[in-house]
Amino acid sequence: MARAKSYDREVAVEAAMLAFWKKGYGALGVREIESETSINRFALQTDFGGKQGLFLEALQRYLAISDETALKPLQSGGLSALISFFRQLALGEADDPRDEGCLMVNTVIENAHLGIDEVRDITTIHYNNMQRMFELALGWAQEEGELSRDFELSSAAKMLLTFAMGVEVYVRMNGRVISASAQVEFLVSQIESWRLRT
Amino acid sequence: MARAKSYDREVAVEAAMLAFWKKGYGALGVREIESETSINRFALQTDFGGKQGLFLEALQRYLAISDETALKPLQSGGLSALISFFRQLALGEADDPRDEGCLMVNTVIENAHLGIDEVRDITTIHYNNMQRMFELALGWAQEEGELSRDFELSSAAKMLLTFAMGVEVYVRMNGRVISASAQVEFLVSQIESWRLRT
DNA sequence: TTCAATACTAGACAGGTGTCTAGAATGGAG
DNA sequence: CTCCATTCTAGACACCTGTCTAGTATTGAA
Repeated sequence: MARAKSYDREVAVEAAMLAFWKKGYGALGVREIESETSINRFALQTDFGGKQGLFLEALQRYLAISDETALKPLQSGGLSALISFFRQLALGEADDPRDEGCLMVNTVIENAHLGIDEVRDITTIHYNNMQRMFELALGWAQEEGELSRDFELSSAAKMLLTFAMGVEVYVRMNGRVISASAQVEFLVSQIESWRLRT
Repeated sequence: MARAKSYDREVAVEAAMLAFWKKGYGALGVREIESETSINRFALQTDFGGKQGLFLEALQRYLAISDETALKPLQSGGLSALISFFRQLALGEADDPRDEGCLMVNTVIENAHLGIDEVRDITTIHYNNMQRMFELALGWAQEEGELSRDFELSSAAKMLLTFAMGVEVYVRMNGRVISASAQVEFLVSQIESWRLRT
């Protein structure tokens, strides 16, 4: 009864996510979107509501992926899970050939100028998730007796979140990705110092 | 013998710095530069070498100012100087009505896409300065006996630098500036814990 | 006052932006 | 095969981008 779409929505959004990641929102033109993804300009309007709509969907896809892969492991552990999260952070950046940093950090900075509310909502959700997972992991450690009863979970979680954001800026400082393992290892030694003597 | 320029270079660069700070490099057009600063389009080309040239000069101005106001106090103290630096960081962001974050962090992220070498050089210098000042302050503390002999100055300095970068991202997360004092105070308690018992 | 050197104004310029539109292509129901 | 809802192609659209170029205004020395 009607012509079939020429693209698969899921793979198209994935491709768009990578393209926005690599070039940023403002710098990625719609003609470039056409060539990088299989979405034509007509479908961009009718199916996604234009460039901004596609960006929002790409951001949500990124949020879903990163929460699943990076944050979920934090549920199942205390201090050791936290430590491997940060070691992964330093590692993941160091050997990533694409060196685009974190799409969420890039978007927070770019959208501070743009001021798109829906974008802000997504980045806020992402970092609220992250902070909550840190707090959960620390709480779990506290339950297990790794941390003292009066350990300040919330402030510590915010400090870890802030450090994680900083890593994404640090690694992009010199154009090429530089290793953040020195400061991550220092942080690890700090986390270890929180551990109660048994 | 020749017509006088209609603007003062120093105040013009200062105005340009604020404009780039507020809007970002890509989003600030030359017609906007004309209205925000007193630089006309002709002078922009002949005196600054175009938009990019003006941006470089504005960045260098920012570097000079921030190094002077924020970094210099670190020369004259150990741990307490470090602590007041970070308290200032949290404070300076929280009550700043302009809430543009840090121009250097914004530029690191935006230039990761643009890839302008001269820009990269300036941001690199800024953060090398910052890391060096942290290391100097820590070294000073070590000399004074506040820190143990085997304290890892370099890794700690990198960790502090990374955290400071993260603060600038954190405060811009929600559009409006949000306070980073909780995590800064937690960091302060960490720094205090480095102090040797006397 | 004349003159030449410098600075400014106004607009052209080629190219890019995101969105919209008319006509052609597609594909299954009847 | 016919029909028609849906999708796609190609290009127009108005606007914005950074830079360049004539023509004009301003300046101080001769």
